[in-house]
Amino acid sequence: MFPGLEKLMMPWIGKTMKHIDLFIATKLSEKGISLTRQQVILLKILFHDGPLPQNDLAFLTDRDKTSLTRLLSTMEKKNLVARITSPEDKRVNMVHLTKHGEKVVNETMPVLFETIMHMQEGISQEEQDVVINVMKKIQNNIEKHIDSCSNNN
Amino acid sequence: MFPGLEKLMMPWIGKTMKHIDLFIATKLSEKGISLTRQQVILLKILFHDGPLPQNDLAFLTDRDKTSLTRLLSTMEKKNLVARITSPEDKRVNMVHLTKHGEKVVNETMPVLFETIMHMQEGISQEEQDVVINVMKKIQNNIEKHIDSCSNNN
DNA sequence: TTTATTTAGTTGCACATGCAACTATTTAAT
DNA sequence: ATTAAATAGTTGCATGTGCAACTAAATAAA
Repeated sequence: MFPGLEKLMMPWIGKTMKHIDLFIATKLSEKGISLTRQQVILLKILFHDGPLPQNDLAFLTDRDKTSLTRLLSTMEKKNLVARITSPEDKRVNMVHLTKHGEKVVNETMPVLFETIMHMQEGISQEEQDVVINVMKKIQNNIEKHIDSCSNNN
Repeated sequence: MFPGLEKLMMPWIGKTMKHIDLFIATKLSEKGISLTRQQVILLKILFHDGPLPQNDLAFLTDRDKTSLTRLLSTMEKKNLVARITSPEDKRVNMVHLTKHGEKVVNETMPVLFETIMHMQEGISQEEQDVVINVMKKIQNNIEKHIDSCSNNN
């Protein structure tokens, strides 16, 4: 009746992403680090690009501001980051990496890269480039379609 | 200090997957269908392979049994599926597609495939094959590593 | 200057996910 | 036959995600 979804990319991408998230969390946990992939990415951005408003963090991590609010809340509980209201604009929260957060980043990154290397074993640079390229194309197609729809309404 | 995550596949895959989920939910919603990608996959399996135990569904969709329990609960609320205790083994719930569930599958699949085609525009079969292949490799690497670790402990 | 609008962030609601611990049932072991 | 172990599902708890509606603050418009 319906053609198979099995031959399509999407199911594979979805499944793989779930495994990646779990694998990263597990490998970090083995080293006594309790972080998710999402938290690691945020920590890394803060480490490199200093204190940033939540808005910018949401944009940089391609996340709804709502998600970012809650992601930050869990990280604040763990004392990884701190929200400091900007004096210039009291609406803005500048997000800082705490001392503890910095320490955790330094512990985390080597483990993260080791983990990523494990996952990439036997995958050539050409293959990786194709994957990245296809991902970009999919995102472009989605954006294009959303734009054309909103123009018609 | 740390090499960039930007040149890696993972961030792209994660971001894209999020967009795919949202896009599918949105396109279905435009046609008055309120389903997530995860629910669609489950419906399709039930449509093709008839009533199945929750355990089998969890395996087929590569999901923890916990997730499946809750996924089913939301779908049962919408009257898409029904749990029927197996007479042979009272521990087992056979999951059935309801009449309404069948109707929804038939409405959903054309929209889903149209949506998938939109997302795949300009992506060659070779590129898709590479993506699927890389996903499989990543999963294999992860499994391999998990196995080798549990052997060492 | 007072009002209207925009912007940053939070909260309620709904959904998805996994681990650990639990119940109920079935099967294996003694 | 009674006990022990395995199995199917559910629930508590923690995490991540987005939309709509909200508060508070800053800026634009009247």
